[in-house]
Amino acid sequence: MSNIRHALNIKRQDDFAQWYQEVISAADMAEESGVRGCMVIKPWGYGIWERMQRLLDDRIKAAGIQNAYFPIFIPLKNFEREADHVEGFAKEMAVVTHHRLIADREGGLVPDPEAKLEEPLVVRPTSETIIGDAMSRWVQSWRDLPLKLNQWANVVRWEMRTRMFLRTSEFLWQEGHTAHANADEAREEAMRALEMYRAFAEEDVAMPVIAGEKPENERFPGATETWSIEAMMQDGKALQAGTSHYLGTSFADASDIRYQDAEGGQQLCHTVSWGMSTRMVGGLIMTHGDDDGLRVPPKLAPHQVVILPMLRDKPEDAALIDYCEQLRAALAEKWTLGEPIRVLLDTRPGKAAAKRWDYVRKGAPIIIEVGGRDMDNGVVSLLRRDSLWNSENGKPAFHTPSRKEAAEQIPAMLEDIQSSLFASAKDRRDANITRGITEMDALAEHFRGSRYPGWVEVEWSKPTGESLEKVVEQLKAHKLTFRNVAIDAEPVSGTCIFTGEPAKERIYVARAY
RNA sequence: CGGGGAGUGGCGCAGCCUGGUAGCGCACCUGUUUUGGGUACAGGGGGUCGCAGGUUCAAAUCCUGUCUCCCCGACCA
Repeated sequence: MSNIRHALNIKRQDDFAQWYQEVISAADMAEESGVRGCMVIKPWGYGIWERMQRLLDDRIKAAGIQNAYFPIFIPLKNFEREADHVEGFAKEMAVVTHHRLIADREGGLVPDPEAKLEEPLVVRPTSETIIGDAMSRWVQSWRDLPLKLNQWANVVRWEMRTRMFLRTSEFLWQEGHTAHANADEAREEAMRALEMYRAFAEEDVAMPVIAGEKPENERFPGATETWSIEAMMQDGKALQAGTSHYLGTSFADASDIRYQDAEGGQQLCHTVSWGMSTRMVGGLIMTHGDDDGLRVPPKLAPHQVVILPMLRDKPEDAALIDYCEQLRAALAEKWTLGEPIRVLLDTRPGKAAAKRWDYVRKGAPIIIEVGGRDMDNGVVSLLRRDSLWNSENGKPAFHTPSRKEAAEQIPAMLEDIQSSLFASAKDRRDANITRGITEMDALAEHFRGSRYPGWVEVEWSKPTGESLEKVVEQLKAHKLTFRNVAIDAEPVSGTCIFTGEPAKERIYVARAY
């Protein structure tokens, strides 16, 4: 409704890029650090990341993978071993060359020429090489396999163009690394990781994704095969939200990860790696955010329920706080979505209405305001962040269950918010995938003519090498990219939209982040 | 890294062309009045005008350099 006064000043449809930044600052998630491409993640944003870590880490552990930690610095030589890998990352590497500073003539500090490192260290952009180094020591026999490791860490890639959460020079992630006896087992592991990401994205982040294989030109540097989960943002662009790679034996060869098989022969391991990063937080924003700020799915919300007593700086406040505290305590004992409810009673001084809008912008799933009259009537005033407005009067849609009813209903309500956020994102995604385009001209026209083109699934002949490069160039002319080939895609029936040859598979084409 | 735009109290901006050492709205603090809901009145605090040089009697304003951010492009999770 046009008379709704939204909590943000910028609407998604007016300027999506600016809206994105506005959500980050209005929801108090992160801010600029003054260091190029690096951000300060504030408690609400970091709290969401911690929830992501927790839920994904549980899945990782359940899959029998062990956490470990490897150094942030990688010896340059170590990094040089895999040629494609080097070529892919060399141009965005931070390098450490000195270990000491000395005062210069102007009273500043400069690297001490005397303290130059004999061999420079690179700041890890990813850890295949250094973990491979460890694996080569840890794997001796076929009995040591499979070796399954994961680490939570920060990595640095010197990006040309950065955007908070989506692409920062330093970012936080998890990287899984496994070594296997043969290709089939390794591929299987890569697929397991992919499925783990799909489940995490859809069940925890409430973000529908397409799990599939990346075309050759989009592979991770050094990988034999790369899979991804791809999510559609509210502007119709695609976001790669997690990747899984079958690395063949190239890294094992480079790091000398070998094992002695049952027959006594030496074999190279087949390795796998997979990662999910703070970029997922950006995906969360662009999937669930609205014109009032962020909407956090209950599974990821640092606080799922926020209780705001309407304090008046008077003696009666004590009774009101007590009334609220009883609700808080009752909720804290209940479980939803497999965990105890996370509830915050916010008794800081300040107007409840002002605080309400803070939590609306932050996207707390349920906001409860309690005033003196609520207390007298034994009720509370409850807002669901996923259905904030009363469309008839353009005002916040307060529900007023009794305090007892609220405590009883909230666990199911949180489950409902979790699933309704997923459902609406999925409906939007499905409604914006176009199929049946068979001509390149029509494809170009589809993206040229529409303000919201979404994704197109086309049939193609999966060219490789130079012929693939030609196709990529064609797409680039329209700012389009290949996303992936869904693992559960329908069989093909026609000819390739790019080459005219018989089609081999269906691939998604979209603008992308 | 190329093209464009921008950096002035927490946020959003004006001032810069025509140099004379800062102003507005919101937020914040205090008081009053109120108060079932983002919206009262009055007073008040807070800014080396991104940073470094230069020109000048004098620089937020002019010049040079540099850092950071935003948009587009190339590159990438």
